Amino acid sequence: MDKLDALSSFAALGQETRLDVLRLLIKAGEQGMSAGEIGDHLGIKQNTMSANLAVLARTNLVTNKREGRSIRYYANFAGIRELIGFLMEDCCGGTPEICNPLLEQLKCP
Amino acid sequence: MDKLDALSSFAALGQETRLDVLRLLIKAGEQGMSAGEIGDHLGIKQNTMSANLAVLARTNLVTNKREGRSIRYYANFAGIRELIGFLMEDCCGGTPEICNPLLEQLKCP
DNA sequence: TCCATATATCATGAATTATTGATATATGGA
DNA sequence: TCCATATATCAATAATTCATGATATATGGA
Repeated sequence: MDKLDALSSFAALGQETRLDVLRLLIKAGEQGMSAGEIGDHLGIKQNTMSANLAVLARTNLVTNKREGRSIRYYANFAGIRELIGFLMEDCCGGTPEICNPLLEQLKCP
Repeated sequence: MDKLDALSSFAALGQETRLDVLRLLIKAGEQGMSAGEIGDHLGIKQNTMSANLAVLARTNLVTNKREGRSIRYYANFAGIRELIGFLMEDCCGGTPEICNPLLEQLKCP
């Protein structure tokens, strides 16, 4: 995870459809969703969806895998962690007493 | 933190100068940095810096405070936490067994 | 009040990004 | 091989974003 990776990840998430897609994939968990299912769910035209999935797929936030005629997309939890870690990197170096409680509060109940 | 807040935060971080600024402010911690110091440190022209700081200041990721002739900027750790939380929200609902270890790994050593 | 410093705003042009209709490619099945 | 389905690519336009020179505003001090 270098700065360029982080930049393209953040830029990818700065667009509504793509943010929706990642959240959908996070919710879908390890079973993922096909490109078509994602597009249907969000009501996005086929070629627009394809272009936006391509942007996400160039980041480390999602992975995909062809399955017959479909392509299945998955949230890449390790990649998401790396992105958050990149953002917090300098925090640990400087003020871990602020950062660790911050992560503690994020935990699922 | 609604979706529009998250979108503008991610979009703000999808640009090199602004990502650099936030990381710098995270490193600077609670003492923050003035607009001029930030610009000097990153080698960015005054008006460009001002415009980019304005974009960041419209998000919940930084705060600022006038101090005499300068304006001092600070990382808003609570806002950063909310942004990460927004992204992970559906994860807790769906697959906390993936998400909690993810947050654990992020902790500062 | 006048000046210097710190930051913001305006107007413009360049660059990038987003959407879309049309079409192409890839896969599986008959 | 032919057809249907799933996704990708192309070309064009519209919309947005970016950086910048010039200028304006705000603050503090003499």
